[in-house]
Amino acid sequence: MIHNRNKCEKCIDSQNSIFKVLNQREKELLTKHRICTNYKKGEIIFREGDRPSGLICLCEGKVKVFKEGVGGREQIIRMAKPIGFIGYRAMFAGDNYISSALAIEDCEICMIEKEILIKLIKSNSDLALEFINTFAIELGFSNNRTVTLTQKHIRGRLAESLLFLKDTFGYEEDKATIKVYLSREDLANLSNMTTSNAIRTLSSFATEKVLAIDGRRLKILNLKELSKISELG
Amino acid sequence: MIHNRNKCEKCIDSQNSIFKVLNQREKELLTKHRICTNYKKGEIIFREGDRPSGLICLCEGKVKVFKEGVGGREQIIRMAKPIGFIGYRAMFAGDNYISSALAIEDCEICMIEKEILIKLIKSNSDLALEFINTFAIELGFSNNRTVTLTQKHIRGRLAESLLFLKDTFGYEEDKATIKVYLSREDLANLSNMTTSNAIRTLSSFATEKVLAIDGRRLKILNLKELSKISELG
DNA sequence: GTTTGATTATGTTATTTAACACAAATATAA
DNA sequence: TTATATTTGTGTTAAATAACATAATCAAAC
Repeated sequence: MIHNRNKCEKCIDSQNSIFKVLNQREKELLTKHRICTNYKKGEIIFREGDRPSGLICLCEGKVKVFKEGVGGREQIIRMAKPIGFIGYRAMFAGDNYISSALAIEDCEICMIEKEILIKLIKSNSDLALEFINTFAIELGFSNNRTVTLTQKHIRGRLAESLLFLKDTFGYEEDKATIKVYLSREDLANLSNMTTSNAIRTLSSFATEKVLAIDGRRLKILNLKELSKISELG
Repeated sequence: MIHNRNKCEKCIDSQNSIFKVLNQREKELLTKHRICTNYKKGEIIFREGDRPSGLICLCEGKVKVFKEGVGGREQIIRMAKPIGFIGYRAMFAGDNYISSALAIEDCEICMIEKEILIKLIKSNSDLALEFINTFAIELGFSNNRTVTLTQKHIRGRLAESLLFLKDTFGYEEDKATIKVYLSREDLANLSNMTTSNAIRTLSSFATEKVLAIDGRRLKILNLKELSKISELG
């Protein structure tokens, strides 16, 4: 964790940013009250139980957000990419974090003071509605996940996770390789299965020519079939 | 579904209502733009895929919110009691419903026009923050549920559901009987298990003197033990 | 460059839970 | 009431998946 003097621009200024609804003066206020930090791959950004000290915006890198369940078993709740928020639920609920966040690539984050954020939400109703919309979408995602992870069988769960990763992070230039490189263990923790079963199921997808596997590079060879496996459960 | 002329009072005026932050003029606007409806036990309030036409406030009765999963298998996502909202996620996300709602008791609901609600949120930032807070809490609940339902074993899942029902609906006057009467099938669908297994596990809780069962009346005899079963998974 | 630890891979066994079958009890309707 | 459907209860079997064991491969540290 290293504080950074070259502050990121896009968190606040990008067209994809939720803050696009702010005027110049409001954006400047935001810019003044943030701290930018760098995290190395593998570093923890926050831990379950920690107290949120502000809104965390991910400017660069990729993050996994996970919960420790029964017997320390990890369940990945969410994957974050730039530009996006992490840990915002706890901040808005006034809770401590109920999940942990870990940089799966080198990351750059901005932390925005809670008081300033609340002040801006109070003064700009469009920003409030943007946050409401963000929550509504993530809650829908979470509800879907609950049903998927509990009802689909292993193949369906893994297939769905792969499609989710593809939708979230997109493809490499070859338009087939998923643009994120997770360990088999992370894939398992995303899909609610043991590492062994993730490995086995990946192999069978490769045998069936649905995927091509090269270490952690996963290339989708047959998207239609992968979707079918995901849908059938 | 019967429209009701005696409009409910508490949805808007109660101290538990999210609308407590509104002033009198704002409350009147809300009161003018709502439709109150009665539903009989067993009636569907909305279905997965329907288009939300406003914010639904539950004034009276109890509702289960559920999703149809693989092979039509039902997963109960949420239980609602007065005063509370149902289907608000879809409305705020601008989506169609991704879950269905069914009255498990006779119910009275108010429907508030979306345009009026958005107008109020825009003009009253406290209301906006209240909705943000509501979402943040429900998202936390949903994330917890995902981990619970995937990782805990049958006994742990059922024990947790019973504790959840007790926390949500409270006790009868005997301070032990859970104040909601669900079928074994609903208990199963809440806890991600088959009906047979819900029945069997309930019986074993009764044998262990953790519960006393009288039809659908479930009396908690040993709360500490039930919590332990829930925690151990 | 070697050692050490982590990750990936694969086979076997044990456990959990669903699926199925059917009976009894209860609620609902004719 | 009697008939019919629904819910509850219980036993048996089958399927899915975790747990465990062990080896091979790969990456990182010394």
